[in-house]
Parts: sequence; structure tokens; C-alpha cells
Amino acid sequence: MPELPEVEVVRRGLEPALNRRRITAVTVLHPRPVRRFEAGPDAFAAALAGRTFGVPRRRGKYLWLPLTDGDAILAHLGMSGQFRLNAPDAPHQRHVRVLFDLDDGVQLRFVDQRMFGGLSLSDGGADLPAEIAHIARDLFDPDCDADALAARIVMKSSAIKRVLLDQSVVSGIGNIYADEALWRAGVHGATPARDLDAASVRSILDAARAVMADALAQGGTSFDALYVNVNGESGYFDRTLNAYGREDEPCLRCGAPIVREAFMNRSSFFCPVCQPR
DNA sequence: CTGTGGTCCTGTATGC
DNA sequence: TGCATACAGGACCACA
Repeated sequence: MPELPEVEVVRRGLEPALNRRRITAVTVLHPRPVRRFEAGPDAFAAALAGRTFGVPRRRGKYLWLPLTDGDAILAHLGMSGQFRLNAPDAPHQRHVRVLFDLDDGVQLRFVDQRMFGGLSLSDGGADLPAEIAHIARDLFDPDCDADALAARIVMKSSAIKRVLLDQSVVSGIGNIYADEALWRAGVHGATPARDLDAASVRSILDAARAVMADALAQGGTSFDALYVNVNGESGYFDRTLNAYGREDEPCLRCGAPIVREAFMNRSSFFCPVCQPR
């Protein structure tokens, strides 16, 4: 569910709370979110107690919490994951899964309704976890070369929306921001990438970066309580969406009704006039 | 390499 | 009101 802007909002919320804080205790309330730690939930908790956090980092939709010894807790929020900062005696949120008690009395909580995401311990992963070596740089990464990326994308025969959603090509873009970027660029998502020229692809990438920057400035997109920041607050970007979720509503550029279609087993929203096939 | 479809989960909205 | 069904922002895997 959360895409790059929402994950970055969470990362920014965690940074001042976690940096240099020592973990005094870990409590795993549900085994599923730590399923990738093969030794099991109790071993996960024992392995982390006593360690100290560095500055949280992010690539695309992945978040990792470096530890000062060089390892890291790698996290993906999946469709419904949240990190929350609470007093230890505050009532538990519904679906709270893992608790981290910190040495300043704050409790970091991993809350996740659907448990598609999860937490793992990345050995030596403080700088960049090996587990996400296949995840491409995102459009906010200073080392992301957008021209080189566009040149690579126009070599592909896949539909441009599929390419935008491929995290091994460019990371961080999910279904909402793919639709928004394509709307801004005036391109239909089913267009084969190789039918576009590099300049068009650049404009789509520029639109994707711009729409995600706008969303980040508004705290991300929240449709419901599934996405909130570390303090439980919603973002406001849903009010600014031009395509996603606006089936039959007028296109804000030309007035034509926005169309919803199934694509890649999910919903796609586009303007049939501004974004012709 | 490309595309498709199923799977992991729980909850909400909608229609009959 | 009960019940069934569709749908949900993601990632990964097997398979063709």
C-alpha cells in the first residue's frame, strides 16, 4: 500500500526517535511479520536486544534501520504496515505485531493488519542490505541517472505502466503514483515502452518524481486508517489525486470522465482523451 | 526476457 | 439482518 512518499514520511518520523537509541527489549506478538528470520520469533527478539540504532534509510518502498554494529533491521510495509511511536503503557493498536522498547522510554511498534510486509535482520546490511540488491535506485536517489534510465526503458517491449511498477527497473512507484504520473504525462499505461521515445519517457519519470514530491509535502496519500505516520496521523494527498480513484469523475484537464480498467490484476485509472491508447 | 496468474493475510464496501 | 462476493496501495514465485 504505501509507496515511496508514504515510506519516506515514516522514515523521517523515525529518524529523530531512533538515531542513537538502544533497544532494551523486543517482544514479538505475532510470528508472521518476522517469518524471514529463520531461527524464529524468540531468537529474533533475543538477537536485537541491546543493539543501538543509527539513522533510518530507504530505497524505493524498502526501509532499513541500521544498527551501529553494521547490521540492520530491514522492513517492508507491504500493504498495511505501520511504524508507531508510543508510550509503553499506551493501549495497543489493533494488529500490533512487534514491540521495541528503547532506552529513552519510547516504544517503537510495528503494526500490520494484512502482514504482507515484515521485518528481518540483515547481516552487515547497515549501508545497503544484500536482500534488496535487486531493487533499483528510486527517483529521489541522487545517484539515479534519469537519462540512462529512460534509455533502458525504451528498450523494453512491456507496457509502460508495467515497467514503472517493476522495482528492479525503478523503485518506489506503486499503482497510485504510476497512474498519476501517466496522467500528468498524458500517456496511456498500456503503451509499449519501446513505442515511446526517450524524451517522452523522461517526461513520465519527471512527472513521477514531481507527483511523489508533491505527495511527500502533504504527508503522503491516505484513503483510510491503513496508512498513517509514526504518530498515527493521515496524509492529505488523496485530495490532490487527478486520476487514481476518480472513475466517472471529470478529468481536471479536459472534463472527460475518468475510465477505470483492470490491468495487471489491479485497477488502472486514466483519461481516455488526454491519455489515448 | 516477457507476461500471467496465484499466493500470502485481514478488513471493508457492496449487492442480493 | 445475514450472507456472499469483490476489492484493497505489494512482492514474489512458478509456469508458459
